[in-house]
Amino acid sequence: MNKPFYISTAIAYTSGKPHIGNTYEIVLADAIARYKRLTGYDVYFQTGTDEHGQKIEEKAILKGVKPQEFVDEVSLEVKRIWNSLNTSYDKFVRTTNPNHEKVVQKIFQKLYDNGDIYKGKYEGLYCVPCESFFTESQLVDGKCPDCGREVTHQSEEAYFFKLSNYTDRLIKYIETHPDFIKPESRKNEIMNNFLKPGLQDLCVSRTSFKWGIEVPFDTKHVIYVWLDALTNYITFLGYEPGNENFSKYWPADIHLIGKDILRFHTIYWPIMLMALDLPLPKQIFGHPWVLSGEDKMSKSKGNVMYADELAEEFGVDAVRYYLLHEIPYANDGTITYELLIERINSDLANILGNLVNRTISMSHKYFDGVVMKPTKFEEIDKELITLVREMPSKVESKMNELRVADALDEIFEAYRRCNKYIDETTPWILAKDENSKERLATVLYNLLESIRCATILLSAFLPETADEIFRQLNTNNRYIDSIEGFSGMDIDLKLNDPKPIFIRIDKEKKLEEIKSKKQN
RNA sequence: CGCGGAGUGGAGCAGCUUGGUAGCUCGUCGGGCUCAUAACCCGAAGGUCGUUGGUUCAAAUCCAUCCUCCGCAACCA
Repeated sequence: MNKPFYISTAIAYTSGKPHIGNTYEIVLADAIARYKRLTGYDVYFQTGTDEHGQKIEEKAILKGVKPQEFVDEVSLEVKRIWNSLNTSYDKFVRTTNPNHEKVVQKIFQKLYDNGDIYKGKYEGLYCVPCESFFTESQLVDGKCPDCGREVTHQSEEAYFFKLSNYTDRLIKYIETHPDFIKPESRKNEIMNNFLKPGLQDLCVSRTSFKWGIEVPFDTKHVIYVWLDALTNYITFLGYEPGNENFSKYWPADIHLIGKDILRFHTIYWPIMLMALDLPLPKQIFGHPWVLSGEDKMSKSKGNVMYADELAEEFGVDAVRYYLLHEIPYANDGTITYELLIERINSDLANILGNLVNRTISMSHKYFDGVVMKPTKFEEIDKELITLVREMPSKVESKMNELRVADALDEIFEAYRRCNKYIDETTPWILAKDENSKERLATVLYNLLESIRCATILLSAFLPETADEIFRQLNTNNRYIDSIEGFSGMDIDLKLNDPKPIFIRIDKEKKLEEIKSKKQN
């Protein structure tokens, strides 16, 4: 029985089409999920859309459609984009799912019955025309940030969650579980800014809009986003105490989220779970953002990039590679067309694509594409073979820390070493001498086998590319355990014809092309 | 004095916890090679590691000050 591994992304808010920055999260989660499957885990990978709230209600009205129709469309769009990057989620959830709504109501009721939720008054600065509350810090020049008009003090009846009851328990938990919030800097932020000063109770219902799940015993209130959205992690697992699927996968191994919603996941969510008497997720990882050049992506700046369009233009795995390899672990990263093209050319086309191409070409040229038995090993082979054998454990330790970029780099280290090995062994010279045939066969075997081994691991990150390499190698031996033996390529196997995997891109030309496309 | 992070050769980053001749990828220049996608391999140039001061035999690495940038600052997902 394989060990279960539950990873989730945050559910995307369905107010509009997600850009490449939002898409980063699902790709990152996908790489982790695929890697875990590769290494023998029973993975459950959940993602989806968050579909309630005032903003959506407003957008729907503006568009002249029902909120449900609006979110149906956007949710489909989100799913399409997730799919466009070849992500292997097991379940795509939606908070408008009737069962989810029912369970959320049950949870609300339970918390109310236990005294964790109470009825109180929400006080704040209210803008009448905009029908919304703001905090002091949200105001612009003391006025409504949306319309610029005066705000007034008002109060409204609302339900509150008693966070303060659980603060000490949460602090203790975080202190005794150093891996609970990652990266470290995020943990400090949460502790110092929120937990240590003490928590205010959380407002968990609204009366100012209707598009949400009704409070079961007081239907003029709808349940506010926290309880509705965060609970997706358990409701879609079949949460209720004793459910088999739920007890198999909960607690989650990783909630992967953007750093901007860390607070909700590291304070509100754990406390809700405590109140429900459930174990907390093992780890919450707040990933950085992907910026477009220097700036945050926004429509008004006109610098938004979309994953599906990039994948169309450059290929799915090129985009995946960029996201997985170029975004730093804890700091915000950058994406531009120039940088993307540079990575495609240097890493994917030159190092990887060309290596596979030249190796398979030589096999065809010298041995008719047949894999020959290696019989004549030399000292110089050791370094390559050792590096390949050690690769899985290096990748494993990087992945355990969620250092995905570094893990990928370990794999490319092997491809790089192969290129060097070709120069060291000069197969084209060996080919000229009939007496060197055995040595040549051995060199080519070592290369093919090294490529096979590295590509097994690569499949977690660039699945399509890995498939294509295996197709050209004509092997189905993709088991990670086969790396150790360094003999996974079958003798007498006939390789398929070489075919370039990544074509080099003419940067100037491509940039021109994109520019003119955008103008149309 | 709100909290946290960042400031390292042209670009992107690592190193800082446990001080000891500054490292990686890309780019540039020179050389090699020709199996391969003008790709590959080798070598070189290029940095007073944001500022100022301190601790030390020795600081990118520890301490202090200042400057610049970014995120967070509670109900905006």
